[in-house]
Amino acid sequence: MTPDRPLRADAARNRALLLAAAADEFAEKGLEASVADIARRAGVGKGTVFRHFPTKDDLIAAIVLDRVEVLGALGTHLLDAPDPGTALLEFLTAAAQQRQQQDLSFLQEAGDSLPAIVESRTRMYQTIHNLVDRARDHGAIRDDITGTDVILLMCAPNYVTGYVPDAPPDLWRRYLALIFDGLRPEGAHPLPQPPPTL
Amino acid sequence: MTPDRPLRADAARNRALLLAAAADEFAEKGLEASVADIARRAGVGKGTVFRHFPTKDDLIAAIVLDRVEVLGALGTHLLDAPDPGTALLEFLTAAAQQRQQQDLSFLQEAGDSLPAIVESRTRMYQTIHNLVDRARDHGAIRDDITGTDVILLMCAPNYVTGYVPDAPPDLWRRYLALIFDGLRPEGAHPLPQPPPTL
DNA sequence: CCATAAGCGGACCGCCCGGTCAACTTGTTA
DNA sequence: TAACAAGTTGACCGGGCGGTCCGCTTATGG
Repeated sequence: MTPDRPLRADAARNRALLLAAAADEFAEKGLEASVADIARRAGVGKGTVFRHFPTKDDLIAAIVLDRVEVLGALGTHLLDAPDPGTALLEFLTAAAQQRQQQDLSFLQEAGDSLPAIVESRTRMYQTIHNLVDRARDHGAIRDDITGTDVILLMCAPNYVTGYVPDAPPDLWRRYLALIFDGLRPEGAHPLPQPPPTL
Repeated sequence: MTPDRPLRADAARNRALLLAAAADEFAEKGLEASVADIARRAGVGKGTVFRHFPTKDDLIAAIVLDRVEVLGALGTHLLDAPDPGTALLEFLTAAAQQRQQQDLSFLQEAGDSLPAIVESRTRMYQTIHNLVDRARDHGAIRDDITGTDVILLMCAPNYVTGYVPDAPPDLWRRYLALIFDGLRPEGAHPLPQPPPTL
């Protein structure tokens, strides 16, 4: 599989150009950004796009894979931080920051078929579970919260600020803090539903 | 404006059929549900759709208006409830329930041009502000939370459960409870950003 | 019950999209 | 530097979309 002879120099450059242009274009126009526009933005012909990525979905998958890997690496690194509570908060902060700079959340579901993505994402999810377990053991968050809970809530701060036109760029911090307060042991009320699994 | 001669009986029936079919179709397929499919589902010709709603956006606007009105009426009613804290929670529960039954959140931005919608929505937002003020005065939620905060957080429970495949239908209640715990006075930490305005 | 206008339907239009392809250009390697 | 494979390009294709239009049907009021 993937004999992977190295790309020609110009081809490699074009591929990188394309990935960046596509990310920008998707961030600006959403899922319906057209392949033609992406090609124009990257300064290449439309045919070149399809040479590198057989379908539009493949292009999306490549972008998603990049981002998941970055986040996963950060999470792994934070597993060694001294304070488990702040480590978790830092991870959530970084995730929100990544999304604030470029909101590509609507691309997530695209890569569910590509094994490389589900694998990388699974690894990242496992890391989050570890971060959460550490924080819980340390008493930084309440007992009835699971890693899955945190995975789900992770994206909420950016989501809610999306409804504010011309929101200050750091507004998501307000809602991350608010939600994180809900995760703390103090003042916790019993939850009406069991946690889900992914 | 709108001389509004009453609709012929069959036309009124078709209009209602169309609205229901469109809501179902959008809920199933998202924004890109086609007008042709909506017409088929309602059992009418495509031309009939455009007779009632000059553009697809007008159709969307009509749906959105309906839902906003329903929610606004409920909020107004809850202003008279005895306990302000549970009144607010009940409102949030109802909003989440509406969205759980049929997620049409992606249609929201469509009606921003239609004055009737922004007016109705503004009224509903004002009601939420009143509900929140009452709850805050009563000590049910922390001092640094505004009505706008609640408006933004309102949709988060459904949003986060959207990431769970085959989620139990009441899972949103878990996250509503969790977020609501973050709004409570107990264990509140200072928030890093001022509240936004809409 | 009939005349009439309100309502209906679906073929049709132009547009834009994702994807293909064959002619052309260019990096690579011996 | 020559020869070839790798890469590029944009015209082109089929299809689906929102929206139009006009001949037909039908509810309605006198």
